[in-house]
Amino acid sequence: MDDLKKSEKDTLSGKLQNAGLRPTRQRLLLAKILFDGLPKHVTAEQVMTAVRKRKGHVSLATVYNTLNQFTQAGLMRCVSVDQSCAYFDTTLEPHHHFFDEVSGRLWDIPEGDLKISVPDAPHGRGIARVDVTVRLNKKP
Amino acid sequence: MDDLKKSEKDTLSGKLQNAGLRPTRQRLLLAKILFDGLPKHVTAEQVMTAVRKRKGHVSLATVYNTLNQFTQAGLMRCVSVDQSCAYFDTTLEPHHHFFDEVSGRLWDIPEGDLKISVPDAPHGRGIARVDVTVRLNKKP
DNA sequence: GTGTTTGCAAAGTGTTTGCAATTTA
DNA sequence: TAAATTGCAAACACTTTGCAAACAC
Repeated sequence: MDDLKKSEKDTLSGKLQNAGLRPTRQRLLLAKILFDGLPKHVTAEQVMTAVRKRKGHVSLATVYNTLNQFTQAGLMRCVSVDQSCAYFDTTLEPHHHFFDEVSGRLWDIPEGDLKISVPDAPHGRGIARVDVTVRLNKKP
Repeated sequence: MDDLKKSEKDTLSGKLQNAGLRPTRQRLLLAKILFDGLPKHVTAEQVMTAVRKRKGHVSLATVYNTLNQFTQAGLMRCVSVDQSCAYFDTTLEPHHHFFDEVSGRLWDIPEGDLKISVPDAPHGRGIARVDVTVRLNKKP
């Protein structure tokens, strides 16, 4: 828990300040776009588009910097899906991975060490595959 | 220009031919490096390093092309871990994703629709988080 | 005021591509 | 010989950075 006043917690300004970020015009606009209560998955370019739609202006570099700052501050997180695949894996059988955030190393989780049951694919779609990555950091 | 043992060459040759790929010098060398029976997770640059270590030569562009061809041919697969995170996600609570390979869209899997149990972190490491991506394609 | 943040353009990264030369079947 | 493959360098998309001007406190 924290000992901040309600108003501080409830405004975007307060949210930024809580995170140690000055509530600048740009950050407030981005926060308004991002934290409207609905879950979002956005790319930097999509954020730019949203900014333009509101007739605002934030430079692309600032969008990138701000998204990274928000992420670092724990206000959001990031998901890597594909783009150009960073790691090529010689094992074909379905299997999952440990990823060591410290060393950048990736290795297999032994078969049977992980159990998962996934929902059905939406209508008209099939499951291509299921990727599980257990991300490791230094022991807390 | 033959630095591969005959038996290896024949096996790898066949593997490439089965996949509809001509067994060229470059592909054979890369196949030898990649398919030695041990599971591997490599980046293009690591493959380049392995090539140099064997005093071979394959251009970087060919390494990329070949890795993509091998992947496309089903000889290997690729795993995306991070790099610069492509999607920023405003939801902080642990949750997982559907990723539609057709549209490139990403959305949340409703809480409770997915069950997973993961192994303990290796000694000295903690679990930072678990990422599950259910990748969708066109219905088969 | 003082330290922080922004915007711009330039630099950087990792990957793909166009095309002539080479190699394979 | 015809078609596939390679290497190079240039193009590429996306992201980060350096620094002067603008801003928040």
